[in-house]
Amino acid sequence: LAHTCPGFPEHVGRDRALELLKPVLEDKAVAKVGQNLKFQSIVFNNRGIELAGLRFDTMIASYVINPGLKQHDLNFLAQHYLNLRKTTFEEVAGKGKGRKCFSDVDLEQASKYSCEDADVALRLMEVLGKQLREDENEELFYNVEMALIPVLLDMEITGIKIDKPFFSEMSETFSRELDQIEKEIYLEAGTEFNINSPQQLGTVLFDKLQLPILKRTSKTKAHSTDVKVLTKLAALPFKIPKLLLRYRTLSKLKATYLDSLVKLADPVTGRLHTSFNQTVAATGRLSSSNPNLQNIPIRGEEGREIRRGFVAEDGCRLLSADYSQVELRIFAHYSGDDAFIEAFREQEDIHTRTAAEIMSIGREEVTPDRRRIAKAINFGIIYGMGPHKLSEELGIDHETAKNYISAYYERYRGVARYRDEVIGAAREKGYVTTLFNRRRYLPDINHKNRIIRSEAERMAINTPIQGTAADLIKMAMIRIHGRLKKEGFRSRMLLQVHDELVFEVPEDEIDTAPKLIRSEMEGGFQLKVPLKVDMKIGRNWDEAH
DNA sequence: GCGATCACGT
DNA sequence: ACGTGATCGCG
Repeated sequence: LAHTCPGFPEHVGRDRALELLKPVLEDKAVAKVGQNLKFQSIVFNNRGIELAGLRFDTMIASYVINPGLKQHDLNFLAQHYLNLRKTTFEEVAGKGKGRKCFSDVDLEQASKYSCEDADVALRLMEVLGKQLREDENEELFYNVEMALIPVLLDMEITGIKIDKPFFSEMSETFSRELDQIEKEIYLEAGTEFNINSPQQLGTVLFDKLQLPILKRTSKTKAHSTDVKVLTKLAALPFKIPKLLLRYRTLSKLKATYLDSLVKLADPVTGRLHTSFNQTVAATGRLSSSNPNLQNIPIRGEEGREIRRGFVAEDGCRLLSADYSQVELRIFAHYSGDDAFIEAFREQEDIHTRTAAEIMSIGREEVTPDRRRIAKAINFGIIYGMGPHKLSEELGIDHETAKNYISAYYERYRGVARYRDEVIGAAREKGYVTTLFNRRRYLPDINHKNRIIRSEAERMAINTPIQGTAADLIKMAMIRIHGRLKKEGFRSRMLLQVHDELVFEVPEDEIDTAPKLIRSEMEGGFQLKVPLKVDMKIGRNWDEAH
């Protein structure tokens, strides 16, 4: 339809065609079936059309059926489910430098390609739809994943505002300090080299300066120079490890956040528009890219400073609402463990309680350091961590870590039961599920290699927990989005960061919107333990968090 | 273009 | 446990 170059036959033309199609595209009674409908919606949105009646997205159906697959593109799905080899985009448009714009592709080829796309998607619906029914995943597919598409679309289109001058100035400040550190590093090293190259850095540290090699990298067995190694080396009488740590922090923040976010922000509105991907994470979580707004720094002075650059529009505030310890609460629910459940019902500090339980001490004897250990163990257990990893994590010896873990399973009997049950079920069925029946296959659960098998077991323990948390927040997002719209709020959902939602709230809705948000987040589903949401409002994301 | 390393988040 | 991205250095 956009083919305009000379030589193409006369046709109705894009604008006229869209004008004719608009009523159908915007009619929610006309069901739309296709591949990656959020993307299609964005394309139409750019032409002032609001695609409605999203019924069946083949990409998302494939993801619900098997979220562990690496690919959900149409060519793969055609091959996998229909045993059909579809024309690839490359075949019609070429690749690399010679790649044509689709509107320059030969008209005959272009229309055939487009029709094939539509036809394959429709045929896939039959097969995928049947599978969804068989797996009892229709509820999850239609009422969660499909319903989430317009929510994510709105979030992406809205975007979040950043303070560009703030980031640019901060970047300048970082540059000056980096130059300074760079000089000092060269002085200490007695040579100039590329500090950003782990390989060159390794040569300087371990060959030239003869620092001890504490770790080798997993693939190539090169000398590791990561934070942990550098931190240990910082205890030695050399200045260079500390300088490198500082250099790493600053250059990471500058390159990954300050500079790239400024480049990606809309030149007119100053807003950043991420893509929320619904078919990437094997557990059911969302992911975010271009830019990834789910890994904005929060720890460290400079890291937090970056959050101050995420701001609310004039006359608005940012509101952050995050689930307090959702994963541990879901874990408590699954375990059915009385002590665990009681801790949450009584609103106790869960890490303090855990410390008291596994160290057999009174709660008043729990020091900050003991609490820190218990916290790491709580996290370790939901990741299915073994004593090896845990001892490494905490810097304690293997034996002590082992004792803590057995004490944990001893004290929280329900947790041990959950672990055995979920691994047993995975071995038998080949997959695990979340509370809402989201499935993840674990083909290696019966593998003969112990290391590979253990990894699958950790996934079996973690996926129902992480995945249920993902299900819960997705359902809350759908309800909140629906209510904000229906009840005429101007507050808008901007971001989801796994257990946190960020909103932009007009000043006159500060008294009303948070109540709605809290009630939908906390009250959507009753677990054996209450769900708790912490909320804060501020002019920027740091203040709101 | 791609694997490896490193570092940021939940 | 689950992600994304910058950079390097090889092919």
